[in-house]
Amino acid sequence: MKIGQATIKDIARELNVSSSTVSRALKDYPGISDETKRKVKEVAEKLNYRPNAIALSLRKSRSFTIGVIIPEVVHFFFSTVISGIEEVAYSRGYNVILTQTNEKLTREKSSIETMLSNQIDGFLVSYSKETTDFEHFSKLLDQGYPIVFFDRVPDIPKAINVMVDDYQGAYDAVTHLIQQGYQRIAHLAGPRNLTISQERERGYRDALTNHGISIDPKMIVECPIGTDDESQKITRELYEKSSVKPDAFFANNDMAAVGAMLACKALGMKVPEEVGIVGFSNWQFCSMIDPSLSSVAQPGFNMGAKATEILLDIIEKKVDPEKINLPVTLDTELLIRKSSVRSHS
Amino acid sequence: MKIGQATIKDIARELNVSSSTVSRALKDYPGISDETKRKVKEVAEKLNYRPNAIALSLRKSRSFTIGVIIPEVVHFFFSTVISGIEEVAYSRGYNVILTQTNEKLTREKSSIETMLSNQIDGFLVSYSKETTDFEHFSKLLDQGYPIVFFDRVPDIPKAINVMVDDYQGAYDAVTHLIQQGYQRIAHLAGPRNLTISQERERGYRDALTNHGISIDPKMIVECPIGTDDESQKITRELYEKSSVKPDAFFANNDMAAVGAMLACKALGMKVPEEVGIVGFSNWQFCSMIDPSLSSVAQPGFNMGAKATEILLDIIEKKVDPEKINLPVTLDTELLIRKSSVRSHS
DNA sequence: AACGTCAACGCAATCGTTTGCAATAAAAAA
DNA sequence: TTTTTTATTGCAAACGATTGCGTTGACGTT
Repeated sequence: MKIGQATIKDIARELNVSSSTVSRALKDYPGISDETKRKVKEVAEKLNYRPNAIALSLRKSRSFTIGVIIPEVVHFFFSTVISGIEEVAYSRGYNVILTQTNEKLTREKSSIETMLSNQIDGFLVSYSKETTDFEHFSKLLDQGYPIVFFDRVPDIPKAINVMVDDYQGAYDAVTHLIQQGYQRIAHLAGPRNLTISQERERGYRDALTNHGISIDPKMIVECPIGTDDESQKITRELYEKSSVKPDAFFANNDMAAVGAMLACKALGMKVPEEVGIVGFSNWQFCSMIDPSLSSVAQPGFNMGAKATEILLDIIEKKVDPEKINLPVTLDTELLIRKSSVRSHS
Repeated sequence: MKIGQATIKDIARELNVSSSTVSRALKDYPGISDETKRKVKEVAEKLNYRPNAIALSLRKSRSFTIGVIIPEVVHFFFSTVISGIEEVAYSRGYNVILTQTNEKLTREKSSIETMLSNQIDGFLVSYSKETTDFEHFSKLLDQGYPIVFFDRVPDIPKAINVMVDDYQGAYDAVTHLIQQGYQRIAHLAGPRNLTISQERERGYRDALTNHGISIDPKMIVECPIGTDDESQKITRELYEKSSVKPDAFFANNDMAAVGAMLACKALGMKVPEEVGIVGFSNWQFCSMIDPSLSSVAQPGFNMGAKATEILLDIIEKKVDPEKINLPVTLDTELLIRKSSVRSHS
């Protein structure tokens, strides 16, 4: 058996025709006799011919591949987004090449470099926590490279951003807590440099204000890392060292929420009777823990799908990037479970 | 600004030399004067030259890209594996192109096709639940394509398999339950066509037998889907319709374990006092649920990393595929949490 | 008989890079 | 001065596919 794939030339040789004829026959071009087409296709089948996508890419300066740059694969939300990306890309005939930055800026940059070398047709990016300067992205945008940002989006010209309505999600969550009768609602905030953290905090603040509750800065604590261990510690300290005694938590993410829940339980407080908790992201485990955790669901799959659709539309020039309504926001959904529902007594 | 990347020809034109000279200068070939090298590199820098990986791939018939085929991205274990794959691939200068099969055989096959078209250097595969015939893989192996299977591995000639020691992991888990004094240990088994399910069941059986406990077929129930809903239903039925009254569960995976736990709680039984539970995979939520779930940890990251290393070694001909000790097994680790530890009364 | 028409196909350039084999010139050896 | 060596560089083919244009021969038309 011959090693290496059969090429158009192999078919041509076998039939004593030129490779141009074979190429055209395979694509059902007019000007090729039906007889020849039949024979070509027959031999192609026999030799198990598969077009060489690399050669095609070179010829067309198009690779039918999009590059995805995300902070971490092992993250429920991001893996959901990837799933959405992969789904749409696959159905439209594109490949997905993936790199994770591990939240490192240098890696973000070098990934972009290799992807550019690989003649990527476009980028799908959620930038790293270290990224505060977006020069490396604006340069690409200026050169006309299609980029769609999702979830973590920059505030730079020409950027196309797809994100969830973090503000509304947070607002809904906090409003729900207020309606359940919780009064002293603390916020476990996320890293301050991320827009999503800022938006969620803004939703928290507005919900309180609009319901006539004043904002206590001591009730807002940052959880930069985002692990449950961290927020456990922070929650404990809040009760032990501070004068504030929250009766509810709205957390920037589910991990932090779980940490708060564990800490409260350890301190002998009952959830949801004494302390209400709402998280953000709706990770899988939300429904599995006890009490089940209320959370703001982010449509990760849809976000990946939507971002990919926009990107491919731009790549294929089906839409004018200038004419897209920006930013594209997707609705969140507040999933109310046990951790935030007081039995009406 | 010129659209499109600068090529070697652009550099050549600028300096009035041939493209061969530029190519050699950039690679520090001998036989090029230092003066020329300097100038070439200078212009390359100025034009922001980036080698065209596609052209290189065509020339060398090597794409420096590996294809990963997995059932689902949104799966803690698999996303961990991907992370390991990506890490090693990146550090060795390879790209990762990713597709998920969504457990569909047709999609598995078509993914292979597109990857072959893209001149992938090698495959990393965990096959779908629908896959029972491995002809499409053996054909590739016969043609000399490098493939490394992980987690879900086939029993076919020439296959290189990387997996966790499922047997030992299951054996350890069940032994632990026995030592905790549980007597009637049920097994929530996985899909029968997967080797991993078979191995885990074998570990379960041997652990019982070796500790003098006879095996009751009614204690072994299959959970083909693997959701917590499914196993909740199955668990309930086990208590209600069957004569067996398990006092412990060893589940094929964590989702099933959680289902069993929820069902038991709903039936008013105390975990771990009355029912002990051990899962498999050590998903993130294990430590977050109440009671925390004991589980057999699979080294997902290591598995991805190891599989990738082997694959790249084969691709780069650093090792002879025939000479690898097979199968490559990675040790599991039993993480004992609250769900399986009886307070010694 | 001379010309035009048209179907069917081949030639050769192209995409960007690498590389074996000349080719050229200058420097060294005879 | 002539020949040989050496240092630099260029030519051109190759990787696989596409495509504008030219070629060929069989027809039909006047």
